[in-house]
Amino acid sequence: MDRLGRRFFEGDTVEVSKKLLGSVLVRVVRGRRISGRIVEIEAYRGAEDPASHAFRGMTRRNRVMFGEPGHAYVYFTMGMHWCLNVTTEEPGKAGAALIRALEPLEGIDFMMRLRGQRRIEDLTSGPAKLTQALKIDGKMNGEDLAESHRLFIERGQIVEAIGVSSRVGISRGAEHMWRFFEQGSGFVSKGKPS
DNA sequence: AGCGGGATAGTCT
DNA sequence: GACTATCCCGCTG
Repeated sequence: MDRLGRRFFEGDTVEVSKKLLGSVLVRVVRGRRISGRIVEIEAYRGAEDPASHAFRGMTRRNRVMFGEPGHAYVYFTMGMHWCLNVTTEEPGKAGAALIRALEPLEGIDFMMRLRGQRRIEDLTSGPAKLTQALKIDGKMNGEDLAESHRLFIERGQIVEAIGVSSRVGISRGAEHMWRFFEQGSGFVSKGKPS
């Protein structure tokens, strides 16, 4: 209930990323809800952000970053992993928020099976871990989170203490403090910021 | 607890 | 032909 609509995503990428902390990412598989609260996220802007996939303009891979806000941008990386972003900004302007970690809420047994892990802290504490746990891959690229019945975001519990750092695993654009996370959460990724 | 390396393939130069 | 918006395992101490 209380799903986030188009308006929520249509704004400055950094602001939308911060607002997204504490929201609940919901995946529905065969009628079952698999969900987690967003506890870590990063902002990737467009032409002015050298760390962004959209930095050098539109390509086949990054085109959904240039489209309507509130869509899933799912990309393949490191030869074996999928990462989930939510598109931001007005149509025509690139931007996306990379969801990096969740606090598991519903469907924990399902996540354990898909991940082959039994510690709750190991299920969704990283961008590629959470896509595996929620059964998200390239087929979900372009999914409209404002309309979809299998992937969407709901309003959640506010994050009181927001931590800020540079983004993980990038070289250019490292001066920007565009990673946001819940301080003290045991579900944040272990990756080191640059 | 922290570091180092290997797996593995799409994307862009 | 180089470069990843990563993860996991094995080693060290």
